[in-house]
Amino acid sequence: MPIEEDQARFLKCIGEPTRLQILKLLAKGEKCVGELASVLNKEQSLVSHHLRALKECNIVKDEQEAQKVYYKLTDVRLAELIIDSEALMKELSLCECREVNYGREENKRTGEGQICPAS
Amino acid sequence: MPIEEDQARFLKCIGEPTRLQILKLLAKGEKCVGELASVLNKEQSLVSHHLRALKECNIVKDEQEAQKVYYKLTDVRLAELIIDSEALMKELSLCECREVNYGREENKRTGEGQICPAS
DNA sequence: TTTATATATGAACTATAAATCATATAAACG
DNA sequence: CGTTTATATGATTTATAGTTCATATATAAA
Repeated sequence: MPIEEDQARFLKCIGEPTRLQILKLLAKGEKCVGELASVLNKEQSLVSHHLRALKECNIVKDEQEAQKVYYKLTDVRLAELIIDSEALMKELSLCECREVNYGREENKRTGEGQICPAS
Repeated sequence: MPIEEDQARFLKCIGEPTRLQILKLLAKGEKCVGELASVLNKEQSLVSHHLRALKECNIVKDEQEAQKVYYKLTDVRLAELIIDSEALMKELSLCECREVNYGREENKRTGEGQICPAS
């Protein structure tokens, strides 16, 4: 079962609350680690770890600029997948399941990485 | 972060190799526990546990018929989501990521639950 | 070249989830 | 009824993943 393992790793990587939050922020445009940590009110270290996980799955890519490192989605369709899955989940009441056992603000730059309109 | 938690739970539930295999089989049509276990060559108990996890997330639903219990997807779009995510993963080479730290055969019955054509 | 700022990393701890095993339940059949 | 067949369940073990903390690296600025 080679394909399912890879696919599962991919879906599992997206399927974590903090990483989903990061991805939704990045869907609005690229952001640096500090911004993400600040917006999410989480430790820089934690955000960095999650970004590494996302990067190792090729879900995000990074670009260093001075001391800062900017992250963005590798593909627009990743944002679409996230949006679609959220819509489907809501419609199917999947949100009621039980435990089993969106540009960079201060500096819009080139607008690169912008996928979803800033709300 | 209420929404991301639910969404993550949903995606995480799909993002497990054996459950993905089960879902792909169910996308071809409903099946009972024994069939799934046999086709996947996994213990009945394990398959049952995974089916429960999927059921608790409203991803599959079950229907008892005599001693057997048949499972099927709750919605066609779940199959589409799985197919789409697989296509995206392949295209983006997401399958190369590293670890971070489809109808019932012997008895087609009503054809209900049939989503993908039997290959 | 010292200091401040931004990010990454690794180890230790904790939490969660998967697999396994034994057994319970439940329907059908002799 | 006792037995077979099909599935579910619970407890235990084992594996994986998330969090935290301390610290390393690296760029920029004083």
